[in-house]
Amino acid sequence: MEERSTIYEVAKRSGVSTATVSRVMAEGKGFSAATGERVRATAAQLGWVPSGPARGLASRRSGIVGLIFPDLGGSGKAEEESALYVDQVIRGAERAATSVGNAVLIAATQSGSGRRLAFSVAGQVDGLVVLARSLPDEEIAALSKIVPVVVLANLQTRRGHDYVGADNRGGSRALTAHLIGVHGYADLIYLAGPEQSPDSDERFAGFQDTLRHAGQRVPDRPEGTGGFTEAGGDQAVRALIARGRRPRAIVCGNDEMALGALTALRAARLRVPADVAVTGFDDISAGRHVRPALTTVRQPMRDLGERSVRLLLDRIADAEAGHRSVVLPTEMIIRRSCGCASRPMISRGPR
Amino acid sequence: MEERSTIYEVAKRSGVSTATVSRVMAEGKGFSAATGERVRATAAQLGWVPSGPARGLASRRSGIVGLIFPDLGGSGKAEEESALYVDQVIRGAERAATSVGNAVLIAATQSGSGRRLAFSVAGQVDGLVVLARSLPDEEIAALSKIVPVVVLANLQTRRGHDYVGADNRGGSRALTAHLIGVHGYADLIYLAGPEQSPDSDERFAGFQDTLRHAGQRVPDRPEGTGGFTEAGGDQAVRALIARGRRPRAIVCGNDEMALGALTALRAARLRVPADVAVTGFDDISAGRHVRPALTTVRQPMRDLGERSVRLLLDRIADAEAGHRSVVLPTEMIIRRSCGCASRPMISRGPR
DNA sequence: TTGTAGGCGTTATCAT
DNA sequence: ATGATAACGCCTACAA
Repeated sequence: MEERSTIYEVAKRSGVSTATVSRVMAEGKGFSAATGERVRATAAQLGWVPSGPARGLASRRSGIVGLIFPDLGGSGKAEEESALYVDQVIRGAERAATSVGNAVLIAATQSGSGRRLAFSVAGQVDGLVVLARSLPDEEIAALSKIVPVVVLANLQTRRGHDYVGADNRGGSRALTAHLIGVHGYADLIYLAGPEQSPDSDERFAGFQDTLRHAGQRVPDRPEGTGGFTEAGGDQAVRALIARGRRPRAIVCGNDEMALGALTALRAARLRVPADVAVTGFDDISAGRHVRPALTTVRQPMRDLGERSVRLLLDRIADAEAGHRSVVLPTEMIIRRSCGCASRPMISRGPR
Repeated sequence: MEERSTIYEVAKRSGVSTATVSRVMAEGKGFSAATGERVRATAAQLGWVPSGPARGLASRRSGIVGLIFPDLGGSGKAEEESALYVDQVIRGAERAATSVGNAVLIAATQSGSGRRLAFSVAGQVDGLVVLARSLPDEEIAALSKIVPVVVLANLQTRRGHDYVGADNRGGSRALTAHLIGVHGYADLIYLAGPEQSPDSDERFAGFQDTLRHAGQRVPDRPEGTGGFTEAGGDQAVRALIARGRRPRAIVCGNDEMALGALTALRAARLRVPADVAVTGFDDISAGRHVRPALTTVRQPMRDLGERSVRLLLDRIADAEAGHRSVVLPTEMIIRRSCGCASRPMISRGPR
């Protein structure tokens, strides 16, 4: 790595002006095939690529979109799993961006220092996708004064922004309806995720919807909390059992907690689904391998990432357009833990 | 989002020069506390953040490191799992970068268009971490003429570059030794991953090492191939059985293939580990939940990401230093699928 | 199809 | 502790 060469050098050696080099590198039109070839050749020979910063400065467009997500927990096992969701979103975002020649800058907000990070990122990108729970609403509002912002999976922050999310409520509704309608269960309980999780809240709302519709007693709060982790689900269910509670079905806010629930129930010598049915949410791969296999709801995590970037790109292209909301459907995946005995089935959620 | 304001505006409103504003935003020294406060306030009020591109241009440092990884497969289930590895690396890289105020730009090379992508990314970052299988060696060489490059998990491309990888060979060696030494198995086979996978090759080499050392017959090629996917492992083992082959133990190149192998063996009414032992590699979460639980080797994927970014940052800071190699240890995780009956145990790999 | 030249918003150097 | 002012490397009208 010598001193990095510049467009001037490439221009000189190619016997053209910098403008022409610029045109060639932009892959636009406005130059003869021969010229293009020649320029590309000397560029390759010199090992030159246009400087992103210089380009960005001159064109007011960096070609980079940012993705901000919460850094769940510190390190260790637990995190690795509950992070699955975010990873898929990242991949989706990457794909959507790359397909149109953009790149993705990722940043996890550690609790606390999130603000600084977010604003430093804001200066480098053309727009931002902000995942739920990564920043408080005020900060998101402040950010959106600086760059275009798409809010992802955070229904509550939806208004005044472009929004992309999954139909958590509908999926939860369908799942609960299956438990009640097909299996005839009564006495279901919902096991919630972390405090401020919009996803968990929505799923609980769907749960309530269906109970109400079925004429069952509707709890106004979840009966337990497992922080979206396997250990949390385990503990919550143990606690439940310890205080003599033994519901017919446990609707877990996500799959990890459901796995934990399975463990706790086994430890208590309760059989699933014969004594207690269990369901999850997300469809992580472990749910397919555990016994009984987990009935759950799948949300299109990768699509969420893709759609949010696309929406963002649209927004960048047209700052004046009205705000848009995209809600992606979820699908119920029936396996054994709900009480079904047949082979796996898939059914689309409502909407 | 009005017209984005500039440093000039902030300077004027704060009654200072742009130089001072710059100093304040760089969080350096050289200004009074009062001035700093005042500048920060007007910046916040104006909703101004320094332009990344302008900054990068002036300082020749974007504060962004790039991570290039292969885009395994198209879409669909299979990919989601084998991608786990990459996701962890991404998280590790993100963490290491963020902790020192840098950001991470990610880019997946689709087969073919990889070159263009990589070079466009190269222009925007201070350095690049290149994962195995994302680019052919020549391109990596070319890239490294443009920006500092750290090669990740690709032993073969190691020379002439900074390198970070895991001790796959040692882990595989330890695992195979366990199978032979503790369980006394003979007639082991190795199930390989994708063609050009350095990881799979290294693991096979470790497998060979131990067989040789134990005086068993040493195959010069893996006896099957499963492309690192669950379906691939399933098929490979079915094929094996179909042609009358029934080894005592199947050492799989990764966990996904091991899961597939389990399925195939069950379908053939062979019991694991009684009839055939099975091992994996990576320690994905599904391996803990499947029955029998998977004996495997864990490689510190997140650490790989962290270390490679740190190495890269060092390299950026000192372009002249000699090349460094970092090999991270792996650890064997003993569960049931190898034939052990006791509770899970962990043992460090060699080195 | 190609060239000329001003400007993009910072940082860094040199003064003060 | 603060200012003035060249770079920084490219893009993009505007011309030719």
